[in-house]
Amino acid sequence: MSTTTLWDVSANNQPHRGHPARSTLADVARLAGVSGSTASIAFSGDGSISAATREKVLKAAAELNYYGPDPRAKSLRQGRSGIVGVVLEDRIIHSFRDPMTIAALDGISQEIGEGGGMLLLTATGVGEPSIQTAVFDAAIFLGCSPHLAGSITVMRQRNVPMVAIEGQHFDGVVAVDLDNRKAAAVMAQHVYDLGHRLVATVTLPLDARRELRALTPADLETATTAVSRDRLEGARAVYPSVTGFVTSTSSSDDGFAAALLLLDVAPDARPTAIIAQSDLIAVGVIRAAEALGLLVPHDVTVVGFDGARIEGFTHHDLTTMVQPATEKGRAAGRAVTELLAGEASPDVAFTCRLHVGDTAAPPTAVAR
Amino acid sequence: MSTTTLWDVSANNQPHRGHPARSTLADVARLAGVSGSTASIAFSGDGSISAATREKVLKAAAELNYYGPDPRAKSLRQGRSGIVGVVLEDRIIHSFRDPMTIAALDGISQEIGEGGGMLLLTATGVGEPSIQTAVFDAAIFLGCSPHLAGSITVMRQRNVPMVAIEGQHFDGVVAVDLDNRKAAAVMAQHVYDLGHRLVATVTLPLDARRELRALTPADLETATTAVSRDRLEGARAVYPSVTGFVTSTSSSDDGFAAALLLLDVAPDARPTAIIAQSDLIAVGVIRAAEALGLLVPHDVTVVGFDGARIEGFTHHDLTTMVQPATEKGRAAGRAVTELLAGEASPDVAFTCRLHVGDTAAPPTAVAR
DNA sequence: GTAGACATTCGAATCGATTCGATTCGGTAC
DNA sequence: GTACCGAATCGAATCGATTCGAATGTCTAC
Repeated sequence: MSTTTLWDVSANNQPHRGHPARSTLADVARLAGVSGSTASIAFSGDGSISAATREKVLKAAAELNYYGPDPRAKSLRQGRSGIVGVVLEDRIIHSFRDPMTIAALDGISQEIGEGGGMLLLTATGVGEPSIQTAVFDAAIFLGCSPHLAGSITVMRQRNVPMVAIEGQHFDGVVAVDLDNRKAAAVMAQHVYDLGHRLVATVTLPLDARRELRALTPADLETATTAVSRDRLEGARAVYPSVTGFVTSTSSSDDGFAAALLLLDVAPDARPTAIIAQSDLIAVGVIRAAEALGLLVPHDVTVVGFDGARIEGFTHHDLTTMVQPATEKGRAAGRAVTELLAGEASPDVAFTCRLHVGDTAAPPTAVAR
Repeated sequence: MSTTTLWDVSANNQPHRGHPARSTLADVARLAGVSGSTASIAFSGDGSISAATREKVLKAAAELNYYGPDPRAKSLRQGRSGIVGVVLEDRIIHSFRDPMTIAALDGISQEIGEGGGMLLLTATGVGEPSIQTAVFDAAIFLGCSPHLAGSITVMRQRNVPMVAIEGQHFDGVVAVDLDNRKAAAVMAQHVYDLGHRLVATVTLPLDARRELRALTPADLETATTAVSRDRLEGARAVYPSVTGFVTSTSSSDDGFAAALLLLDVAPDARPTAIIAQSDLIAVGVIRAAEALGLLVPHDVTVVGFDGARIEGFTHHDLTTMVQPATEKGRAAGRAVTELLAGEASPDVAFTCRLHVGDTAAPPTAVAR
């Protein structure tokens, strides 16, 4: 029935495979001549115990090569494993390549790790069933789509606290939000105010399809990825009919490819500004522009989103919306901590800040 | 006693906090009118059961909002949690910034994730105790130092299979190695063969200290990070007295800073080649050279290590030793899978390949 | 001398499932 | 009609600890 042969339990059934039989707390207690409860206290430290007894227990433990309670049993009894699940939308490698995800993960690990918690990474999609079999105390969804509805039901039933960073809002899931829509509108307005009228956009993936393709009007309807949809809506608030491309992932390669298609056209059809939905994409766009012999911002204005510090991109100061990415992660981590402590935790909303760099300028009057 | 108040269990003791009491498999069995064992089979699927009975159980489960067995209890009984611990040397954020670590993680997750396993990230250091309380079936050490000896003892006693990628060799820990020493020597020889006699190196961190500093002869003795030590030894095999700088982390910023110190000197004291221990560092070195008005490779040869594809570094083709980073991760993942299946798994050794790019050339005869 | 307070220690129940050996039962073969 | 077989189901033990209430022992106070 189960397709996951890798974790087949049968291999585990052999009583002992050459190794000396593992000793348990009960063995230790027996050797030390105390009850199991006392031995437990000797290790956990909560409950009163005389120094002599503890000594005796620890000595017995050393003798039996017993190094402390089995985490599995402990977690069953206590209902706590110290593990926080982080659910990523993408395949793990994609997430790792996105500086914003990394920053959020870092923020999470700062808060969680400090308290001795650990991070369990999971991705939705192929391995989705695993999320239901996972031993974790709380879950953080990182930019996840509605796919999750089922899993969320399960976790809710298990009383597993949940936090969603920039995802769809679900009942009983603490939201850590970013004002993507508004920020994208602010940025678009900035470009508009500079005088640009013919602009294009390069968006992040809008749904599960992972391929670079032209943005179609239908995309807004069918979009499942909240972040990209919101940013696109923000841009459309200023440029209602903006078109462009949808990337397969937030990368400068995709930005490069998209920009080649957008910019390698007759000068009077060429957009005077490109609004990229991420800094990584923006960098690719700039690189493509320069490869085509265009100057940024003289010939084309390029703006990004995120405020990522991009390794190796130093000759420009990108105009972008700076978001508090690490802070988002920390907020999620704190929320989890609070929820696990039995406290309520309010939703949090973060805002972006416009950073005016040197990649946006008024359009140059060409033959138009 | 325990300092980890965050995961305090007390908050969990409240019987039910507004939520309806969680139902268990026993409740389901009772409602369905079957025994617990039968109900278990209805979910797990191994064991024979009539379709009618299964149906009855699933219906009862639905009625009680029971969504499947509690992973904690399951893992206790089966002795398997489906979790593979990945132990990182550094703070998590540092690891995330290193493309080689990311690649290895990706490789691991490819192999592990495919079988339904999950990745639990931990770092040594502050949270070290946690490694002993962690619920995992196997552990992968990613470039870890001898700090771990204690933890390894514990895991060994628990029969937790272990794999170390490029770490110190421990008994009973499968090694996935890279020929760092030899590859570094090959690279140094390449530089030597080009005619360079005055060279400097910029190394990765050699021990727990995380600061940019001058490389001293004592460093080789006290080095605890195997990778950096091996690469340094490789370079010394060709240039026995090579000096230079030790970075705080693999980053182009540190490479930049180190290179400024190395290159901003009188031309006849300036090294004609710089051997960087990572591509990230090499990129920083090249950037610094160019900032000083030096041409690469005309004025200074720069070589790296790793074969990382660096975002935004396109105007040069770095001469470097290419390592199969993702493949290392996959090998580790496979090893874990085999070990968990009860099979033996041999050590694996990977080799690097010299990639000759355009950043290394014979030295130009200056006034020397 | 005895009651009460306090610190230790113990026994047994519990966490929530899985699993193994035994049992039941309908059906087939002779 | 009896013997036997396989499929379905059940009961009870088990995984390895934690925890709570009860029992024991010690010391102080009056």
